[in-house]
Amino acid sequence: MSAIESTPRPPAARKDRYTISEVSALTGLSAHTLRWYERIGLMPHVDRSHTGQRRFTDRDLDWLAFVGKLRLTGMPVADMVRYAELVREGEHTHAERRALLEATRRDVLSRISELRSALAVLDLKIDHYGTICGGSSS
Amino acid sequence: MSAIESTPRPPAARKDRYTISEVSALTGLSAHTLRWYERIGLMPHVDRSHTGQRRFTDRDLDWLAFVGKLRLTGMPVADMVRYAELVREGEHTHAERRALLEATRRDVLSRISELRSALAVLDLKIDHYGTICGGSSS
DNA sequence: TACTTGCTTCGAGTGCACTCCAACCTTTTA
DNA sequence: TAAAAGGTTGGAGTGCACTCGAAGCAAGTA
Repeated sequence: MSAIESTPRPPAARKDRYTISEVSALTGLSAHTLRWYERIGLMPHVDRSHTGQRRFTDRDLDWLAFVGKLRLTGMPVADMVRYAELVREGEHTHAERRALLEATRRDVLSRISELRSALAVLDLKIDHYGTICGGSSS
Repeated sequence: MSAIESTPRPPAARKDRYTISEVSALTGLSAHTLRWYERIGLMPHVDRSHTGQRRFTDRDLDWLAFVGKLRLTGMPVADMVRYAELVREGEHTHAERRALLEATRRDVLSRISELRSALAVLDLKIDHYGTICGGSSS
């Protein structure tokens, strides 16, 4: 249930073999969602124990933290999957990865300015309720 | 009348009797969506012509512009409907309306800071691709 | 008159991002 | 040994915000 981690776990806490419920607790994502991420190709291949259970690594956790950031940007899951594919394909995809990230960056910037303009309207309205306290239009 | 709209139509263009397709063109919302807004109670009662067709007023357009701003904030439609109900119920709901708007304001502020923190990670990553151009982890 | 455009209604369909279910297996605790 | 806790799978279900389709009526144009 904790928020998606942005700061790296301290080295002492790194143990490199996490069950799905541990990862769920660390990331705030449900076990269902973690399995779903793997199914749709948003996770690199996850290790398994001798009984077939998932064993996530610190690397997986880092990836998940980054994916969490992408998710916060509002990037569609399909685009995140595309990015993950590019990572799997190797170094020759750097240019495309960078382009994807830059497009996302532009989206974030424009979303921020949308929010700011909405905020200005909200403030005006709140101010109106605070001072005039009359009028029925909206 | 409320002055809240993002792009005020010039006074000369105000004619106070708009068909649904005119409103659709002016707001960018589809006719389907406009009817849906009315059905779910997100619009105040809309006038009808003698043949039963909707005739929107400038007031309606102002309301729609405001709703558009609320939508940009990411406010759920159910909350917007609640706000619309409060407006219909009259002046004694000012305090609750204000509270709703203030809660939305807080959400917007925290969304903006989420976006900013995601942006910082994005910038770091883009920088990484720009300078190091190596490494396979993410 | 025939056609086109635009309106009405209700209800069903879409796309996204999960979210949950059912049936089953393995490991740990009492 | 029995029960509880936690894991596996594929596929179905959910909630949101639209989005569209079908059938039908009314006004305007060739």
